[in-house]
Amino acid sequence: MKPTVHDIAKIAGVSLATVDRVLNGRPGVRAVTRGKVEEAIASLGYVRDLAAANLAKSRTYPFVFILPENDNSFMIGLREEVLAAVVRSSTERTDIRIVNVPPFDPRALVAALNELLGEKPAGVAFVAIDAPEVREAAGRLTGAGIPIVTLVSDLPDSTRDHYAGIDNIAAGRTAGSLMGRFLSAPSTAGQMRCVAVLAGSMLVRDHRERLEGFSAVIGDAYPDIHILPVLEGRDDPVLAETMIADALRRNQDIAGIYSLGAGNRGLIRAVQRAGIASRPLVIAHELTASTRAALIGDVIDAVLNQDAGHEVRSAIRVLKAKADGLPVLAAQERIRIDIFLKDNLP
Amino acid sequence: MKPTVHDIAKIAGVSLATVDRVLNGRPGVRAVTRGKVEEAIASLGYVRDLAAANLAKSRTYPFVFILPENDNSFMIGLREEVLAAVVRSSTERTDIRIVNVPPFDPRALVAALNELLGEKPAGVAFVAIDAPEVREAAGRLTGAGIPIVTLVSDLPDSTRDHYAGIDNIAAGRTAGSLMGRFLSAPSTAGQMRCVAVLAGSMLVRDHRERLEGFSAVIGDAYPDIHILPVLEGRDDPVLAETMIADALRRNQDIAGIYSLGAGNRGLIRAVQRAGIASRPLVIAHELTASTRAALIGDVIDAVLNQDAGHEVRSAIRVLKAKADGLPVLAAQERIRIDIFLKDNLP
DNA sequence: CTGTTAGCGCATTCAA
DNA sequence: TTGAATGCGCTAACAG
Repeated sequence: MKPTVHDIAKIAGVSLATVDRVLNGRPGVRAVTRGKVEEAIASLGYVRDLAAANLAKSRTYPFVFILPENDNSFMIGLREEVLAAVVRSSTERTDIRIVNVPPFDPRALVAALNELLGEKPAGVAFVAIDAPEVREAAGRLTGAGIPIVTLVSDLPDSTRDHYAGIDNIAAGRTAGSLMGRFLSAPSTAGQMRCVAVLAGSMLVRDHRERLEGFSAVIGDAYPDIHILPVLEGRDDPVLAETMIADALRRNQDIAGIYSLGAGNRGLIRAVQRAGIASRPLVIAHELTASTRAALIGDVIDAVLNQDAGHEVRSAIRVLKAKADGLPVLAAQERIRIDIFLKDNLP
Repeated sequence: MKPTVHDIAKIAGVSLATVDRVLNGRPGVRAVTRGKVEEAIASLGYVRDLAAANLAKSRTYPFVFILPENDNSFMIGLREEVLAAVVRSSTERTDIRIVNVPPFDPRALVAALNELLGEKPAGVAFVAIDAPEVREAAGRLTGAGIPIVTLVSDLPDSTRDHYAGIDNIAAGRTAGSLMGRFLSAPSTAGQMRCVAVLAGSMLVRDHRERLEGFSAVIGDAYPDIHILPVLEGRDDPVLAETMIADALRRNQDIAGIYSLGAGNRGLIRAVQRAGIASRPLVIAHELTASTRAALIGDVIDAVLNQDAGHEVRSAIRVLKAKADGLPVLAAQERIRIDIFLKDNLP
């Protein structure tokens, strides 16, 4: 039989209430009594039954997810995953609230974060924007004992407890390797090939990091590939379409396109309509309805993906663990860089 | 406030015990009373608190994992993950026991399965062998109301409740696509390239399926690639090494190797020692210490992987859900085909 | 400072 | 066929 608080109380010769006090680090216990209790706890190898404790406290975990009001498929999918978690709330003892903020707006994010300082939720998850004032706001929250995890986009050098997202530099490197190998040198060597890069904005950290990884690999391992100046499509399908269409028109020998942001609907349309003899090799991010269709329809060659469902579930598990001061299963919480070809689509 | 059994009892005008009886489908309740209670349950939208129920029952989930005594790295890793779950048992209310069986031995597996018929665990997970007698044994277990999930290797057309593993046909197709693209046609077209396939045994379903997927893609999309007769290395590093070494010696123009089973240590040694000007392209399965090193050391080009930790945790979650008659979160339980290049190594 | 007591939501004897 | 009472392991008033 697993030892219980009663066993501790018996062995230490104290009451349940006292045991509870030392277990939960509450004041009002003499050092000696505390010692006796702790000794009993150690000797018994006691581990508290979290379920029972939560039942007694009728505890729920009030969590807040701050999401940007972005209308690209990935963000919509992410939001849906959070909503799915809201549905599961009753069985998971969570109480999840979504706070919306305008996208790419550090001040709005900071305001939302500050707001929570008074509310004191059991944890906060948010899509970070890499700015000093956000870092400070995050610091205030953790300073107030509120666990925070960054979602999808990280906030390095901050006090965040955890990052639920992929390693974007590695993602960029992976894209670079795939691009390099798929474009493997024709025997007519010495000839440079051009690759276009479509990003949302170089102000966003994920995009910068992906480009960094991509460029590094291409530069190191595939010197015969030339990366054209980055096109910033602001994650907007319409803008992306015109930019890619323009690029393909101006530069007939574009051999590949790496789309490291959103707005892929536009990219796909542009490639389809370009009417080039051999279409360029396309690698994009995030598996959505349109990238999936493009993969199947041979318009995109590979899609790198982060599993939004995994990210949300992971964020919740981590926030719970942090709220309870429990350790986290690192392997379970690692967000993979999924590589999808048309052959291994889920 | 979430409705509780007390609320139901009050509204239905009966006692807690009666509510409990109808909630758990136990006999000894008149049809009319049962009706009243069910009405109250529905009207309140009651959902039982599993944690509280388990506390009251001091319930644990006795699960059995049947694992083959295989000494390849993957199986060793799988076993370690089960052991890690055993460690977590106390906090997860599980009580996991490992049963060992000799590998590739249907009769031993059947015997182990039959054994459990008397023990009546709350669930069984096992690495299936695709044989009629195993199917029958599985049928007896599910017939006795014991949930079962197959692990790593499936048992199609059986009564198993769930399969915690990858789609091996898709894995083979993915390998085929990567092979085809990485080996993309040199401009000196019309020239056939040869690819060797190293398997463990064609008697094992996973291996057959991987080969099937691989061959299908190569045949359809890369007609200039010729697949050499399959080498069966019995998942044995030593045997694998001599077979690959032989093949490379006999057939100087082997452009690629697909290793769809285990024993990759041998394969790696053979490739390293072959001393060929340009080494063949190598795609292997399962990320282990040796394949990881080979990936980093540019001896292997890509590794397809199934996450053993995920498989084990998923199996446990599913068994719990089935034991409680609860639904499963399909997206969470889907085991991915991970593709690792040296760039996205975890 | 410490102990007693009454629940949290549910399951389960034992009586009636 | 039904109900009252007790307890699972833990927490939290409220007394002392």
